[in-house]
Amino acid sequence: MRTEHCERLLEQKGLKKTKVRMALLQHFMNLDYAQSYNDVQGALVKEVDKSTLYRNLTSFERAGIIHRIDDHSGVAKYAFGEAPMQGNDHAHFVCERCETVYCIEGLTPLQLEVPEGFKTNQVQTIIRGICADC
Amino acid sequence: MRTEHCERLLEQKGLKKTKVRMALLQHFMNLDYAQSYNDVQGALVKEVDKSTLYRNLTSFERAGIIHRIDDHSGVAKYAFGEAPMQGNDHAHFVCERCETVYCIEGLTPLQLEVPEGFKTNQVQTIIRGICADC
DNA sequence: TTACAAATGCAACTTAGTTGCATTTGTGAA
DNA sequence: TTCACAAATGCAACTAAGTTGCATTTGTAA
Repeated sequence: MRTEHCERLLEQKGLKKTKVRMALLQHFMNLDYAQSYNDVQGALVKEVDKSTLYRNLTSFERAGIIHRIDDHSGVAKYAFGEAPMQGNDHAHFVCERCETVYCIEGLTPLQLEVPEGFKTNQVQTIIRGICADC
Repeated sequence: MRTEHCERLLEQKGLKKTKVRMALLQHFMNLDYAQSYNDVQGALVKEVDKSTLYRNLTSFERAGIIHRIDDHSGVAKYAFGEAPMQGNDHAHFVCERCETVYCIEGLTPLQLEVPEGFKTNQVQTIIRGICADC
């Protein structure tokens, strides 16, 4: 079922069904927190080439399967699901103890005042603190 | 006057008064937007060594003279003044046209709900949009 | 004015990510 | 089924940001 779900998703997004992509997709679907290149590489059964993996992360991101998160750690992380956008209330929570990055949904929209002449398109929020597991 | 101001600030923070630091400090004091390593290097009259510049950016940051901003561009930027902290309402505005990063002060504190068991320590906000100059 | 810690400059290194190119693989049509 | 072609993969080489070790220089306080 899970495998078929992945296949359908790839097809639907116009991406070829390859071994790497299937493994990658299954990996992301099983997690509710964000993963760096290294996390993903380490989790895959078979080592996959660096450029291939990076290229697939980018393809998945463009297809809206995963979204990139910058948690200020210096390395990009990715999590399953569409990117937070205007009107899409979504923030990221970074645990200061275990470094895990979670997507937080359903926040009340932010009301931020910006100076005269500035126009807000999007608000990105990173919350730092301690997660439920720590 | 400006020079004396810089000298006083360095002394007050327990940092030796060197040519590089004076130039760096004057540069930051004259700007109301953030600067990357490359921006700073390009603005200095005399090229200064990479490691020296990075080390000084770090010292200034530790001393609270400047603060580091991650605008998700992949390179760290620094702006004059203390870092935003808990209770210090301060966000960063990134212009999507000119890429300039501004510090926005005096925002109303954010009320964010996090899931059960999560504890918020700090909220970092990046606002994307179009700045007054664009 | 000198002594010492701290700052600088240089070179070498690290880490994340990218690019060009040859080879392989998936898919759709014959 | 197999063929054909685009797209995906793997490899190697590269880039860019930032760091580190170490020898030399400089600022400061005695």
